[in-house]
Amino acid sequence: MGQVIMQTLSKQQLRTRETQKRLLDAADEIFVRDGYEAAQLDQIAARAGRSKGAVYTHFKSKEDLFLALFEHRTRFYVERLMGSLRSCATQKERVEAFRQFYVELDHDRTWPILTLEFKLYALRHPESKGRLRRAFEMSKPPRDEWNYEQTFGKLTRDQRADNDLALAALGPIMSGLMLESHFEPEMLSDKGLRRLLGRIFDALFPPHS
Amino acid sequence: MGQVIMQTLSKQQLRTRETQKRLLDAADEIFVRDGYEAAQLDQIAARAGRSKGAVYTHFKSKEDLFLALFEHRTRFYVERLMGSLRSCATQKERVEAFRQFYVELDHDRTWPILTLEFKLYALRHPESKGRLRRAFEMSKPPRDEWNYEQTFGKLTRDQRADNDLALAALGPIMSGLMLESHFEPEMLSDKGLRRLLGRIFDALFPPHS
Amino acid sequence: MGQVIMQTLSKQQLRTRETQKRLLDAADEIFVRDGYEAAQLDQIAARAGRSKGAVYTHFKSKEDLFLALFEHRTRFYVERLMGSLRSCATQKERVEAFRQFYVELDHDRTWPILTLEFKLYALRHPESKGRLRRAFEMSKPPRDEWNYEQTFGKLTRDQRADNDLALAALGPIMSGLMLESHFEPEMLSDKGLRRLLGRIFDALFPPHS
Amino acid sequence: MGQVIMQTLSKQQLRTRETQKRLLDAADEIFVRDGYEAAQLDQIAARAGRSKGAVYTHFKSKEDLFLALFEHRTRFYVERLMGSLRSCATQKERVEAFRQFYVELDHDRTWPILTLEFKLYALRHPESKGRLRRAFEMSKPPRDEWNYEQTFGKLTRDQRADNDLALAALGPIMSGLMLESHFEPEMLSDKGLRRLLGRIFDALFPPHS
DNA sequence: AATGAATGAGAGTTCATTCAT
DNA sequence: TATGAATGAACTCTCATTCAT
Repeated sequence: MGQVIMQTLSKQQLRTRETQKRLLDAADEIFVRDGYEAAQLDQIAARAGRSKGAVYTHFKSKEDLFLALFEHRTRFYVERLMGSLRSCATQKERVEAFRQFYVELDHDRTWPILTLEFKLYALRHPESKGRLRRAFEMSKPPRDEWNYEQTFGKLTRDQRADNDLALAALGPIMSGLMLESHFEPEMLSDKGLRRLLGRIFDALFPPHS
Repeated sequence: MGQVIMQTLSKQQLRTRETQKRLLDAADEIFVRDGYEAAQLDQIAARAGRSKGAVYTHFKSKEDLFLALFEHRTRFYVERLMGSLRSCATQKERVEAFRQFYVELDHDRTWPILTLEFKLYALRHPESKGRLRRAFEMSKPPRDEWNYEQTFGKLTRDQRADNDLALAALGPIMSGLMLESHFEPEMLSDKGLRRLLGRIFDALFPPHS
Repeated sequence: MGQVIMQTLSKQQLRTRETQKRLLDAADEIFVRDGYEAAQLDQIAARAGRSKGAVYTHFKSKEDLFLALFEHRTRFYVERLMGSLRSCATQKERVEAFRQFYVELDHDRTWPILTLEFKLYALRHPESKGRLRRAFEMSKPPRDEWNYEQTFGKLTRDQRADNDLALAALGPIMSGLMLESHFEPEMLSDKGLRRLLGRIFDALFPPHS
Repeated sequence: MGQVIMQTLSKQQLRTRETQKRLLDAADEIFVRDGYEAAQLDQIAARAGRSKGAVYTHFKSKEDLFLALFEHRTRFYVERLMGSLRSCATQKERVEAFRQFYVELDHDRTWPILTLEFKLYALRHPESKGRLRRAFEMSKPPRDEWNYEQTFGKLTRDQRADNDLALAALGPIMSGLMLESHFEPEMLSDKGLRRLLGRIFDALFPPHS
């Protein structure tokens, strides 16, 4: 009988999870395509194969869905990067993996735009500061997860400050460039972008012995 | 009497210009503060000391006001940069002036954000492609206005390609960083930003003999 | 085993009754607090310690719950009054008991408000006239239950008409005053109300020899 | 030219007034017919021959329209009563006019119901207490407007307290009875109501020498 | 040129009701 | 019997746009 109950529960739970996943995926598409304000819950629900009302079973509001999406995606990317770093043996490999991560972001051209959208949203909605701040923190993995020294080498205090600065700058630069690439598709092609990022990366993370 | 008429007309024209200027300034503030979609014509008009209807005397629609604003500001910034370059004697001075231009953008934190807003808008409104494309072109001064060779030195074809790439990337990088600076105010302080931009600038525009 | 089954059934029946009672009590609270339209089945269920769906196991709809509540409470009050009258020996006692009944209503300030709510509902939902009419009839005990003559004395036809009129008016007057007492709490205090009701009662039911 | 301007203004103002009057009248009908919650702005606007949006040009919200309606009607009825009292010479006439006022309320069966609706609303919306309280005060004309002594005669302190109590009770009683009359149309006919009100009035306002 | 009342097409949100479990 | 995810119709409120003045 315990089984029956568990099965019952998990069928419900499965449906719940499925719906949430569909909603988040649909939200991703629509928010990126139209922007937060112009995005219509209607269309998100439709794309998820659910009704408008279903959104409200899982999220408190449009804003809540938007923020939940940000948190979800942030968690995903951070875990991906950290996982990739963990699997590296040498410092050289680690830096290379790190570099790869950014360069490969252009396969998912969605994320940098969504990031812009979130930050513009945050800028304009100080009421939600708390939750947004928490999400931003989440996107910056703590020192020990980085294995800071093993990744970037032994740094003087000044070098370390510069390194942190560069770390904070990389994502935003990526977002800016990704957006621009839509308007300069020849110049900022995949290849162009990669080349550019390479140069910037090298300038920001010079090899320290 | 001809004079009287002319005076009358020019009084009207003055008023027209005055109103347009006020509306553009107000639009700048509000569009940056709230974003295109959330910005309300009402508030723009109010801030300009006019009523909602007045907007429609001078602009065809919300979009028209937005695009006119972009064109106006673009013209302003391009002229400022070109003027500054023209007044330079040596190549060194020219590069330095160019660098100054970007570094000083952070005095007007409004423009990089507005730029982002425009590009996101453009991304999402392919209908208006024509006018937007023209505005983007306007933001890229033609070769001869740059005095290309005198500014960047004699370049090989590859170097020139890299230089053009860097030229296209600078603004977007600036926008990304400026937006981020709102969330990392200590790290991306004015000083931090300038330092960072310096390093990036040097990497993208290495001195060519 | 028959016994076991019976016990099982009656356990279910007990649960059913328990749930219905809880739902009715919760409905009473919420409908009075918020009014029919603004009352939410959600909150009624929650207050009853059940979930929204449970309401539909016991009642056909929101309206059904509302009307069932009215019927239930009407039955309760009529029985209370009739019981109280039955236990009286003399006419004087009967009139006094009758008077007490109304005066004591202000202990349960809920019922007069619910009554208003029902009548306003009835006014606005002629579709449900049939059931509502039946409920109203239920609230007017038949002549023989009143022991009319023993309660009000021997009346001429005109006096009897006046008495019936007064009988019909008492409840509504009570409701109106009870509602008002929320806005004139000092003037229409318990004491004030009782005094007022006393005067009105005496005017409407003058002692007939 | 002053004239031209005045004419211009007043044409606008005329339209404004006209619209407000239409909206208030329509609101009166619909709020009474359906109750506050069930009333639809849609239908109010339609009945006023305006669009939904027009409501919001003149009133901040549904609640605002509702409260404005209450204030407007209250002012109207109080002025009517006061005016009628002012035109009376003797005390007898004054009391008679006062009595008439209540008895005649049943010509406008709308007002007592609206009053109920307002009070139920007030009960349930303590947030709006301030404005509602002010409206209720407005409905109780100050002593000197009543010409208290000339209307009710010279009263001892106790008599005066009773008189005030009766004054506060009259409206609510009226509302209760008017609502009930919809369900007992034969008994609480116009004639029955008038007869009943007469008896209650005499009981509450006994002639003081 | 400027006003602001009016329009009207939605937008997000709510909630009674249904139904698979 | 009871749950709660899902539906979908309906509602209030918003706001770019129009137009008489």
